[in-house]
Amino acid sequence: MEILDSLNPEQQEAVTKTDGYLLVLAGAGSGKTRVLTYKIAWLIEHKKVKSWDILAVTFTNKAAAEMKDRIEKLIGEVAKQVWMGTFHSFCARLLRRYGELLGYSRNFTIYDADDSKNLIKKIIKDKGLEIKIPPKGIAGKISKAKNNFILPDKYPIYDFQSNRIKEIYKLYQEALKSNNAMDFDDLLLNACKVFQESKEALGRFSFKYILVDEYQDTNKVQYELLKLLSKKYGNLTVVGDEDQSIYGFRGADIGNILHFEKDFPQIHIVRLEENYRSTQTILKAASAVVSNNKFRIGKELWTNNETGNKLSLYTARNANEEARKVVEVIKKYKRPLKDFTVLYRTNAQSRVIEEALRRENMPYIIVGGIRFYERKEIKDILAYLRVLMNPDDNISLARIINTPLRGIGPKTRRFLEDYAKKERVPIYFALKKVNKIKKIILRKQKVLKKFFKLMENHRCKLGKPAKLIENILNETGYLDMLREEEAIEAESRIENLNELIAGAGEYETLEDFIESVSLLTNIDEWDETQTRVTLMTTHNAKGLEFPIVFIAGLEEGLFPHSSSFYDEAELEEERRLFHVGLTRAKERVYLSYAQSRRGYSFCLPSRFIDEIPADTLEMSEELLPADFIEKMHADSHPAHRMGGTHRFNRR
DNA sequence: AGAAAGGTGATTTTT
DNA sequence: TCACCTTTCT
Repeated sequence: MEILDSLNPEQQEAVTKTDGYLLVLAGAGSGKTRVLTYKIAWLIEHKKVKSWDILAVTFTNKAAAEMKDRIEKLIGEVAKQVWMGTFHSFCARLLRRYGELLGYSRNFTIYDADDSKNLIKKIIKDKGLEIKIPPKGIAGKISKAKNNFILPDKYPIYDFQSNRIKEIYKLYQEALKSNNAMDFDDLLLNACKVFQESKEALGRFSFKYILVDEYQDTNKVQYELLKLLSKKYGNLTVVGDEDQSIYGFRGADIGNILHFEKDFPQIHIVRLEENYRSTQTILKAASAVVSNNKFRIGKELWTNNETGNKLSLYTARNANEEARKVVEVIKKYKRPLKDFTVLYRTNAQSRVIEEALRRENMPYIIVGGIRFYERKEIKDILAYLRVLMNPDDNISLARIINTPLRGIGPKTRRFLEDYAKKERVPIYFALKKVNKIKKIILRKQKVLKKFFKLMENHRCKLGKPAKLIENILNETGYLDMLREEEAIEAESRIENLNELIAGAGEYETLEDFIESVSLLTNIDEWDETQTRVTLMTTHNAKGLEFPIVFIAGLEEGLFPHSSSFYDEAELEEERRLFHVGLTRAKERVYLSYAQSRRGYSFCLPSRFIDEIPADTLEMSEELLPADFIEKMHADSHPAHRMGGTHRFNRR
């Protein structure tokens, strides 16, 4: 069969072993995407499986689209009917259909982190609760609980704080429901609930063959979903690499891959250990680093690629100098800019690098950070759309009721809310009854009525999303508001809105548009045909490859991040993250750290640098004299971001 | 009562 | 750099 010809024996085994439970341990650059695409092609072409009987779950929408594309090239149009997407998009589709079983209507809104935060804030304020943890932190704790299948009633209480969180968690879930909204975690959790409660739903979504990419980053709920979905036919292929598990903070459970053998009967395991991406040197360095981890299955990656150059390490005096050095090296190469990526641990680091690139007129693109759809003006307009689709969505309504300014301040809103609560209607419908709310003066009533009428006009006849956005921008005065602003940023906001309209043009219905916008991932917006230097966090780089990779900010406390110092498991995750960074590179790796950064001086180089074998690493020419470094270490007060891990072991 | 202006503190990673 | 809070102005 020609499909198999271009695959190595292990890859062939992973492709042709179609029945039963299969775990493919695929090291970085070992061609796992290739295996998945070919496997789906093999199923359809050779095993005559109907394409709609196959479900493939990927980590990003982009990965799904690409895979679909590649399968189509292999076997043609039939590939179009394979169910492909992220866990979240799959669950959303299921819940549009079966959410009613849980008391949701099909037009429910998907809340992002910002919406969740606002909702929690509102709950705390309304109830006058006292709690020291900021809303974002509470959202994090609730999310963690959800990812571990802990419902509000089961939330453990061990002190005053946790008791409060439990209370807020409960109220939060109730509020979500009355807003007809789900957060990201609910999508997974509720999908599970649907399957547990409805045989019909489970039957309809039990695929004959299920394939999962990036399995090491699944959480308990996703794991449970897979168990439910694969039960009927028992054909499940998961592909993953425990050394690339980097999403523990959002509930990803590395145990899912470490214990896969125990949990699924008669499991078959295939290891892909040949790396097709990197040089021998890069691979050696990366393997040595990650071998310091205890929580791993362990594998030996090897490659037939050439030895290649050593990794370089550059010591900068500060973040600016580090950024300048990065740009200088890129310039020296005289290669297409798309060959380069600069990786960092935190989004905040991008700024200095951006500035340095801009100074040299070098075009760049940032993946992640403040995302397009998270910008204020975009979220405002989306809030209009969401209220039109789902009038129960009070959080979105709160966003727009006085944007642009209509003179509806906190007081008036309070009255509206009180009425809505008393009459048990959504706030949106309280707008219809403003004349019944005596507390609101006549002049304000008029304004509210006007706003309501405007919304209702659109709600009755929802046209195509692009046109709808245009109308809203004009009729609400949002565009005028921006035009009147003197600030330069108003102009870029208008540009962004035009971009939004252009983006919406690709969708026929408002539902489709909102859904895909809500479930977009960072990397989905990245276009690899672009011609610029790519800047992103190491997290976002997963699954990508570049000829030349820079990893900046390799300081103790930053990478590894100080928050991981006290927890061995978290420290190992940082190490895996670094390993992911290294293995993105095909040809060359440049590492750097700064001795001082945003108010911190005497930063120590990352311990991960020490873990790179000496014969694969060289110091960049501008290294400071050794005695200077020694003195610096002796003088330093490591307490600031060292978390007590005193280390003076530099050569 | 609502808007604008001014000051302050905090910044891990993300579906 | 930005989001959030307080103070001051209309």
